[in-house]
Amino acid sequence: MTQKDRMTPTAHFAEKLRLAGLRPTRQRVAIAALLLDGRHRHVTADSLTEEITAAGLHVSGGTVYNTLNQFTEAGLLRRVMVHNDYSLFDTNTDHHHHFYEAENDQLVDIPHDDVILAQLPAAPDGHEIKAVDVVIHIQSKDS
Amino acid sequence: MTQKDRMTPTAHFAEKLRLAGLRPTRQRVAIAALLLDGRHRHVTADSLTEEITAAGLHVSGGTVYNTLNQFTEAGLLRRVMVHNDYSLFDTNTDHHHHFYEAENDQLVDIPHDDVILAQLPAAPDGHEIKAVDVVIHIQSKDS
DNA sequence: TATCTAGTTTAAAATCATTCTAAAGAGCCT
DNA sequence: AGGCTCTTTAGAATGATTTTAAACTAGATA
Repeated sequence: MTQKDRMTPTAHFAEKLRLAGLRPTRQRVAIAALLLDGRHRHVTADSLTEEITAAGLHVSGGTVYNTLNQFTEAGLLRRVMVHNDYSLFDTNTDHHHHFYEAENDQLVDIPHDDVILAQLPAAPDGHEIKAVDVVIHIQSKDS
Repeated sequence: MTQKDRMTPTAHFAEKLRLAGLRPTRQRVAIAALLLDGRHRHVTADSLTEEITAAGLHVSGGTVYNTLNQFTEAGLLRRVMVHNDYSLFDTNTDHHHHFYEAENDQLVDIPHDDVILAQLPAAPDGHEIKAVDVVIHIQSKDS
C-alpha cells in the first residue's frame, strides 16, 4: 500500500499542490480534484466553472482564471493554442499533439508517437528549445 | 516587360485584390501596398494601424480588423497562433513554421525544409488535413 | 490553542482586443 | 449620370480576462 492509497482524496490533491509549489487552498484542492484525476480532457474557464457548479461548489470567476493560470505555470496543465477566442487547457501534460477542426472548434489529442519529427532546426543563438507543438488543422471532407 | 511592370503600384495591388475576390477599395489597396509587397513579416491590428499612420493615411479601426480577416480568408495573409493576447498575421503565406519566444513575444520564421515530418497520423474519419503548423517554443538559455 | 502574517479569495469594476451598428460613402455595371 | 450593393466610419457593444480593495485563511509561531 502506497502513501497515496492511504491518503484521503483531499489530502492527495493537497499534497500534489504542495509539490507543485502551490498552497493547497480549499478552492485549489477542489479544482485539482476535478482536473487532475488522470482523465485527459480539454477545459475552458467556462467549462470548468460549470463543473464546479455541477459539483455543488462555488469558486469566483477571478479565482477560476487565476487557478488555471497557476496550474499551467506549475506544469499541472498545459495551454493549447488553436484560436484566439478563449483559452483552452489540456489536463494531459504529456508530450503529445493535436488535431483541430476550426468549423466545430473540436480539439482531439494525437499520441506522441504518431508524429515523427525527423529533423528540427537549431534554436537561435543563446536559446534552447522548450517544447515543440504540432497542430494539424483538419476539416470535414464534404465542406 | 510583364503586365505587372506596366502597371502603377496601385493598379497592381488592385488587380491582386480582384483576383482574390475582394473589391479594391482605397483602404484595401493601401493596406495591400503595405502588407503584400513581398516583405515577410508579422503584424498585428495595432502595428498595421501604426504603419498606416506613418504612411500619412487613416483607416478606421473596424476596417483594419475587417481587412486583416478578409485578407486571411482570401489566403493573402496567414494567421499565426502562439498566444491569446491578440491576433498575429504573417505576410508569408508559404508553408513554413515558427520559433516563438514567449518571454519577449518574439516570433521567428523557420524555413519549410528545416522541419521534416517523417510521419503524420491519418485524419479522423470523414476529415482531411488542411494544414500542419509546427511551433517551436524557445527560451533564452540563461533564464 | 491563540495569534500573526503573507498569500488567497471575493464580487465588482476595469481593461482591452475585437465585433457590431446604423448611417454615410464609394466601386462598378448599365 | 443613375442606381444597387458592398464598404467604411465612428462609436457603442461584447466578452474574455485581469485588476481592485477588502475580507479571509493556511500555516508558522508563540
